[in-house]
Amino acid sequence: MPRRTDDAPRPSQRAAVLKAAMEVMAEKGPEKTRVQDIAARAGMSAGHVLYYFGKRDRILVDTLLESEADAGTQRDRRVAAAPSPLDAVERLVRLYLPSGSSDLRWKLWAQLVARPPQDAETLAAYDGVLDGWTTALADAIRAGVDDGTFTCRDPRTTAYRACRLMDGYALEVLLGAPGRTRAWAVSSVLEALDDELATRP
Amino acid sequence: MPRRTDDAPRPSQRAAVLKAAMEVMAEKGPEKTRVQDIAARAGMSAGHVLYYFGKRDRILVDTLLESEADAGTQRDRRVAAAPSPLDAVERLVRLYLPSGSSDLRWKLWAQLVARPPQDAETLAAYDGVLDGWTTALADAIRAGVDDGTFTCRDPRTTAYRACRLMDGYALEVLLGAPGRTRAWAVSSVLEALDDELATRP
DNA sequence: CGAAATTCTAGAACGAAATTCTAATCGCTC
DNA sequence: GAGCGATTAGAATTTCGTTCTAGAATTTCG
Repeated sequence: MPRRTDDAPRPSQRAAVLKAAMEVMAEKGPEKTRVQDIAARAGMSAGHVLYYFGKRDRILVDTLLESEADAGTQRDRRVAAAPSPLDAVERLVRLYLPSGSSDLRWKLWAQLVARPPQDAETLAAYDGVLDGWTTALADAIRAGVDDGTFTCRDPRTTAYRACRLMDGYALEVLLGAPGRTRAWAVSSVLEALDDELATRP
Repeated sequence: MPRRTDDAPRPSQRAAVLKAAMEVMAEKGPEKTRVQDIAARAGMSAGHVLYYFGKRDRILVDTLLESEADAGTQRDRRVAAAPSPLDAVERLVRLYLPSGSSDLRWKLWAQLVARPPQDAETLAAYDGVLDGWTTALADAIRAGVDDGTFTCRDPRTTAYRACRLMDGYALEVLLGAPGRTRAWAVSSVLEALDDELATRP
């Protein structure tokens, strides 16, 4: 019984499973989603889903990566269409932060931080995702500096820190304490960035 | 069969379980720790452990709270002994950040963010813990401002943001990508705080 | 003091889920 | 059209958390 580990001959069945996984997880949350649920949604058996992915965790990782790829595309599109660097930064913040305490992308991150896969390949993929956001934000900041809108000595570092700051706020939103809403996080982060980047007399 | 939900008549058996839990979890990580393991360490049956805690998640929460209580005590002691505000801040950063990718306190947080208990009591406890750190850091910053060491308009806000920034760095350390070590996190955060607080001509 | 109620405790039983195994079935190639 | 690897469903296995059962210990209070 061949159990595939590489993904060379993947017949897009894989993609179908991922789609199903994304749907179900969006509905009931990744932590409550059983392999069975995904299989049912994709119209196949649970054993068969595992035939493709090997273990449940792999489905989570791949779903996160897919979900981040989507988010990245959206991000690049929306940022490119921003009328100003200030707008671009604002859009980035809004796109980065979770939509609420049950945001799929962030809940997936939470799952994977709780049970981190240690293989180099996955870690590298994570790194790429994170880097995409940092770079996008750094570019926007740089544009604002050239523009005169912002003041910033080292856009890359500032962007990296801003992403970490957003991670922290995202955590709070995920935790779901009263008052720690998306709106609160967005405005807190924007305020912090304003303090950091504002050109003051 | 009475199943206790309140904790009024807890005969310190509870404390013994928590101690066992902390030990085992420190050894193999909270996510790999079975109720059975904790019971074995505490010299009792698995069913009996659940008799006290109701569900495994509760053990995690209580272990985290215990672990944070310890950390809080340590924190207040070490900060009180700091020779200067600058030192106090530095100590706080070192104490807050994870000791590595398998830091128990942080791994417990990761577990609980992945599967957040929604009862108000637990959320309130979390809030208290977080507030302890923010307050400690704010106090240190304030002392530094009075001192002339730091410049800061709003110490409380700065402290809060610094905690969120540290959360973000902590996440990276937990994820365990190469290079994202505790040492890296500590120096990155200290640098960020220096940029934020430094009194410049 | 002693009986009734309550609390503890171990261990078996149960249930839910992931993972693995078994046996077909399909879609090719030669 | 026989053969062979890739797919597939579904059953069996395993691992755990949780619940249940039956006593033992302890406390309460008449």
